[in-house]
Order: sequence, then C-alpha cells, then structure tokens
Amino acid sequence: MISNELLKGSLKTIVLKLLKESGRMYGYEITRKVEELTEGKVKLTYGALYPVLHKLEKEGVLITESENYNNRIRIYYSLTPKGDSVVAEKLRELGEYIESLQRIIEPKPGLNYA
Amino acid sequence: MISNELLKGSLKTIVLKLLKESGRMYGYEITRKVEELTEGKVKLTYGALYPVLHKLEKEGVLITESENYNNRIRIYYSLTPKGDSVVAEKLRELGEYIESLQRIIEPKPGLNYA
DNA sequence: TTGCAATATATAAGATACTTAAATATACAA
DNA sequence: TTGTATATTTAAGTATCTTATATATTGCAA
Repeated sequence: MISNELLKGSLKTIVLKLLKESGRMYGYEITRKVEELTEGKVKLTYGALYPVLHKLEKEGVLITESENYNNRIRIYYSLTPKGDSVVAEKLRELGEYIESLQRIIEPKPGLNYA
Repeated sequence: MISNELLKGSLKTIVLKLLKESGRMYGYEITRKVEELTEGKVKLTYGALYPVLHKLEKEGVLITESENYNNRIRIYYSLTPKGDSVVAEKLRELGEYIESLQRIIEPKPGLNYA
C-alpha cells in the first residue's frame, strides 16, 4: 500500500528528484526549474520549500554547501548516500500513486463505447 | 496555474469521479471501489472520506438518499448539476497535475542515452 | 536617484487535510 | 460467542501547505 504521506503532498519527492538529476541545486533554482518544467503550472512557495529543505537536511537526506554569487548567498543542496535510497523509494511510491490515480480517473475504454 | 489545493490531496476528485461514473454510491462502497481499482494500493480511511462527503453535500455538490439494506443504513450520494461541473473542473486540474508531475519525475529520453 | 523587478533565504501564524482512534450497530460464519 | 464484514460518525492530533513579513543585493528603467 502506498504511504498516505503521498496523499498529502509530492513536494518532497519533486525536490529530491530534481536534486538527483542535477547533482546540486539551491532553493530558488528549484522553484525556477519546477516552473519551467511545468510551464508555470506548478509554483513552489518559499514558505513550503525552505522548511522542507531544512527538514531533509536535518534527516540526513541532504547536505549543503554555501556559496557566494554576486554578493548573494546561495545554499546548494545535494543528496547524501541516504538521500539516494530515499529518492528511489519516493519515486517508486509516487509512480505507483500516479498509476493508481490514472486507473481511477481515466475513462475505461470498454465502457465508453458500450 | 494548477490550484494548490491539489498539492494537498486528490481525495475529493477521486470521490466525485467515481460518483460521476456510477451514478450513485454509498461511502463504504467508495472505499471498496478504490481498493479494487488500485489493487489494494490506495485505501481511503473513513475518517477522511465521510467528512469529505458531508462537506460536499453541504456545498451542494452532492445529494443523499438514505436506504435500508439488511437492516443497515446506506446513504447513497450522487452528483447535483453543480456537482457535474465541479467534477469536470477537478478532473481537468488533476489531469494537469499528473501531467506536470510526470514531466518532473519522468526520465528525459534524450538524457538517458546521452 | 528613486523605485521596482529579480534574485536569494528565513520563519511565524494560520488554514486545511488527513490519520488515528473510539463509538455504535447488524449479519453471518466458525 | 467470537471474529469478520458491513456501514456510518466524529473528536483529537499531526503534518503540510499558504500567506505574510523580514532581510539584503543587483540591475534596469523612469
């Protein structure tokens, strides 16, 4: 059975997946990337994103590197080895959930032409 | 942009979609149906389902008919005309969200073989 | 040179959704 | 008579997300 956490949000999984793909990213960059990938349809709020990043760091899923760019602080996040397995599991769960949703909401071909 | 409500849950949409398809259903039946469709992967809890049904009724999205079956009360829910348009909108939103999620989490073919 | 948009992070307060748990009640099988 | 399946209700607690505010720099346009 899919963890019920998923019912409440896929934010963590999204963040972890992007970090897995990009190697490392900073918070602001993550929000940009999600907007870009979804053509503006999904916008992460900072009030949701940063607390999640901090939490994942506390849990040992992410590590940070602070860097300066144009006098602006950038805090890069990347996956720890633990993070690698967490993201794999989360992706599996989200994939299953999407599949389940599609089974529920997609019209059944056999019924459409009945 | 997709409503952020969706980030927090797709339960309402699931319920409305099933009612749209079946004409009318009672609460317990909805939980069975979801389990069946998802091969046990998604289980609705009563503590979540019934409050949602009550709320949707209050909002004029659903109407109820109480019936007796084997001395057990069954409260059948069905969509009102307002419910018909609500479910259409919710399904559109959920579809868009699923599509967005897939764009984020699905491996990009071009990158896999690069 | 003033003001606004974009960049970049942080966090408190509030709203909402979902889980867990407990209550009630009938039918049927072991 | 004990347990499982059916059927609904609701209170208390937790977690997540939104909204709003704060801080600070860069760069462009008025």
